[in-house]
Amino acid sequence: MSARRITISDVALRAGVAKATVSAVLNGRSASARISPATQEKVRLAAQELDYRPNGVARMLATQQSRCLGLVMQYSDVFSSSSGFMNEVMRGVCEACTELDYDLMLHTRRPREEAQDEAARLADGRVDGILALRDDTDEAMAAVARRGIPTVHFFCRPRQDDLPFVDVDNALGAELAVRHLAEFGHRRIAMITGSPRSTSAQERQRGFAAAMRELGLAAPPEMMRTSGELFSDPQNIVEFSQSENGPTAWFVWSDDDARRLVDVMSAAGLLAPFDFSVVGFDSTPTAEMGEPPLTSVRQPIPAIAREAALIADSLILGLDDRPRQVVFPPRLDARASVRPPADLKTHSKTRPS
Amino acid sequence: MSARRITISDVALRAGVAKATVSAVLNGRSASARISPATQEKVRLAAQELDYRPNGVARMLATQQSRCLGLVMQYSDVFSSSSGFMNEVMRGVCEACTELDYDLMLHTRRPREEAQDEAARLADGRVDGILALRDDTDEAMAAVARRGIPTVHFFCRPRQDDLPFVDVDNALGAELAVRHLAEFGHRRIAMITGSPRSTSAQERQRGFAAAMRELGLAAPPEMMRTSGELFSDPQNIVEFSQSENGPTAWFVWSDDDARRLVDVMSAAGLLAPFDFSVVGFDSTPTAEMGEPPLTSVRQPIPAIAREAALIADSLILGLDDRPRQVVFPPRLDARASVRPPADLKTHSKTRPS
DNA sequence: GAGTTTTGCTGAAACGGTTTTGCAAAACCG
DNA sequence: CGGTTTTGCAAAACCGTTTCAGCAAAACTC
Repeated sequence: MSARRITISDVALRAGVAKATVSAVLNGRSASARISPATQEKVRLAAQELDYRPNGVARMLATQQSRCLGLVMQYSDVFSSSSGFMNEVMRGVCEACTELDYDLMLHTRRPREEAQDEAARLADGRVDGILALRDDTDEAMAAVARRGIPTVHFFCRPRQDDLPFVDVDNALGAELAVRHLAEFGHRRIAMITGSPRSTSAQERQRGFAAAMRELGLAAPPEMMRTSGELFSDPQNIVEFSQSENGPTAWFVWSDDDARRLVDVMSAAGLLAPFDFSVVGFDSTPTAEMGEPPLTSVRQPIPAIAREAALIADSLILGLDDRPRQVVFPPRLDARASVRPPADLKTHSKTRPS
Repeated sequence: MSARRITISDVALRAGVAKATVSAVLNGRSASARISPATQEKVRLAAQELDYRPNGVARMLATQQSRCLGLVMQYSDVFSSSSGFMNEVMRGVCEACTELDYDLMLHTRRPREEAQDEAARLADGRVDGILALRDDTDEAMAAVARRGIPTVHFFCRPRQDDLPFVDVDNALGAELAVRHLAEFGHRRIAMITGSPRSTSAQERQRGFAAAMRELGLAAPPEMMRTSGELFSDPQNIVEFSQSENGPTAWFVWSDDDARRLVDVMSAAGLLAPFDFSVVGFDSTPTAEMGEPPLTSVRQPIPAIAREAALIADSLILGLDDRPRQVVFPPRLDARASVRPPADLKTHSKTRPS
């Protein structure tokens, strides 16, 4: 059907010059390669007449670079949540790629794929660098690193402490949340945390525990639950919340989970912020939507993503122009989901019927 | 720093065989190429000892395929909206890619980039097929099509009527919205539509006009405004809404815009659904969040994205196993943003103070 | 046991670019 | 005008795979 693709040889033939000459002219190296204006014109004309477009793959092979960044995500279902987190991540990454003139390639671990195989797919020359959005450096990323592909983790502080990464100060974020709740008079605060494998979750736990300690508040283990555990049996949450020394406030892993908490409690007749307070994490635009607007620890998602891309670019170029590890400060966005605690049995007067 | 990459030649050398043999063994063609078990073992051992991973770019060049799909988006700011639309799109596309074993490459028009150049970047061999999320087929896509790259438009019905596409029945969607509002007694219904260039917007306008006509309702031109025009001056909306024959209900381009409408009106003291009704479009999870939960025309975004990927795959394989043009039916998700009209001056009794 | 077929592999030619080297011819030098 | 330098381009090597054609040796055939 469609004719054979036009190659550089066709152009060379038509212009009556060598391939090298065509390459030099079309890539703006005519000066250093000393091509006469007349020849340049011949080449350009031939290229235009044939509507020649260089084959990107061949060029990648020859130049050993792709001007493409790989975005590696934990699972293929990262977009299943509608919390807006990934939306912001994509925004930051895409903007940075446009700015730095990279294309972007998405990667997810295939179902039942070996880490080694995934690493092979990643490090096979199709991307110059990798932005890793993983809970932690796993086998695959380690294998990739061994192959020397510039890799920047973001939203994750790798355990191996010399790897480039960009993240928010998770511990401080947790501390902000706890102090905010404590200022409102809460003393029994529960934390719903993320995957135990996530270093970010671990840091937030550390920050949470530290803040509680400093404030002289008790933080027994049962006050710290993982999101997965808790939401697998929603009734559990309600019972826990209404138990003897149940929490009056919650610090939750994400806005998404915070919203789920609100929903679950609401189904049991418990209304935020009147019957319990809640602080989320991320503070994407979706935090403001819904009832109540969520008080949330804000992390500058697009900025983090952008910084990660900048570091990757710097690594690829072999520059030494910027720090390889960046931690952004979080901020508390106070909205309407936190109030002073009230006895769960006697509702606050301002509570709507 | 890191040693030279291991190539197939290294493996061949170590195993004492030819490159062709290594290639055959490692790609499971040992049967057809008749490689003896002993030789196979030698090759595998050598490959493992050297931790050999084939170079994907070289393979792409040799096989003339990439097992990669390109996702082409209108602008680089597609992720700036938090409506959840792109989130759902990405979900559908990613799942389909995982299912079909493609990688995914993101493309956006660079600022000030010529359509021709963008097309060149797209059609340079790095992707086997293209999923186009554009308002309409533009210069760039036309140029790409000319080069014979399998391309499927989605969320867009191209003007040129033989191009593959997947979309929702936009006209029907508009009709559903109008009929729903009419059932509640609304007679003056305004439409906030999308970009004039968008074929989807045009179809919805057509469906809107047709439905109004069938119901014997007037749909003068001033009742149809574009989102851009209207939100550039929010005061405009409020005045229009309160004017003599202003609308009692709105059918809006997206949930995102619907939410903005609610916000703008709310700032002027007008509360949905009491002072006006509104029907959005998309009905992503974010439609349920916020006050009031939005009645919205649902389009099955992940399914549309998946279908587009399936068609692209079919085109790439040169199969003839499925229709090239698919239109999904929309559905109306009735929520709380529609009520019977009330005179704007005397508020409904059930309206909260 | 000569002729045919099958087996098991090798060598070389793609794929489509970039980059390095080399070499005439032209220009410059004194 | 002989020697050096510069100019302008061509030829070839290279990037790392796949694939096709070919070719000995082994195995069958009668």
